[in-house]
Amino acid sequence: MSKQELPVLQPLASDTGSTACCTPPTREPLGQADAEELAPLFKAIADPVRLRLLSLIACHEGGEACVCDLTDAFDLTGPTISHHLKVLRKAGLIDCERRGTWVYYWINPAVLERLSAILGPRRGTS
Amino acid sequence: MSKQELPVLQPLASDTGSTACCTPPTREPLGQADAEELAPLFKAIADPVRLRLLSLIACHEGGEACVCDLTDAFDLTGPTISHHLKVLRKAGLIDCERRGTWVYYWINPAVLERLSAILGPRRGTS
DNA sequence: CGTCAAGTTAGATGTATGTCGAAACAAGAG
DNA sequence: CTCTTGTTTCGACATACATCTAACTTGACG
Repeated sequence: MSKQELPVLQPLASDTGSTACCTPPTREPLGQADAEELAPLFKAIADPVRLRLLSLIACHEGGEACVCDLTDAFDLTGPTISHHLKVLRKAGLIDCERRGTWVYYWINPAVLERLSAILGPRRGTS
Repeated sequence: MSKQELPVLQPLASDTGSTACCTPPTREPLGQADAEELAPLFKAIADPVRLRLLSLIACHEGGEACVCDLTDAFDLTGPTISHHLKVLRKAGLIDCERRGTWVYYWINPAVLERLSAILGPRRGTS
């Protein structure tokens, strides 16, 4: 795992006074290992269909939605929707459970919050 | 442009009581236009090299770094780094300016904060 | 001017990814 | 058991992307 969960993509507010090349870093930047672990997560949400899928699930009552809800919202075939859901699931962004006839999906808020924290300044650390 | 800047990917805390298919949404989910506008932004950061580039720039003193700093941090050729920087620049995530011999890059915090806000709960709206 | 160094752009290539239809596969309902 | 609903798998295809080499642009310095 990564040893830091800081907004390493947000600059620290500091004066702009450097005029020379190769100024030193003020914080430890994202390591290669961390970057290669994070990139697939962002890649999972870097798709219009998957963004909408996440949003549709999150905006549903109870925070979960069944696949029929999701499929109807797109002009895509069932298998394609299923593929995108699988991508999101493999990334850990969503989970699912079969309940009777239908399969329900819900958001994993922790993962999304982690990505959010890395991108921007967090006003609280849970 | 998008008319909402809410954490539409985070579920509202609510009871899980739905047992029927096709429950209604509790909020307006991300529209297709918004999703197609956001996806390229996430795609821009969905790469290990670009994530590290952003981090390297953000962590540098003064919030800016010159290309030589960045190139040295990778086992990639100059043109490849330049290509990734261009992707980030086209997405509006960074800006650059030539200052004498070197070109300096800095983060555009607003765009990153916007993405952060969409992914997770924001503790402040400014 | 002429030359050197720093970056960018252009072109080419191999790989990865999104999309899809058809078919196979669960899981309940009657 | 049989039918219905819905999901997953499997190839196949087109597109997009990361990366390289080579050539070009721009500014600094004699």
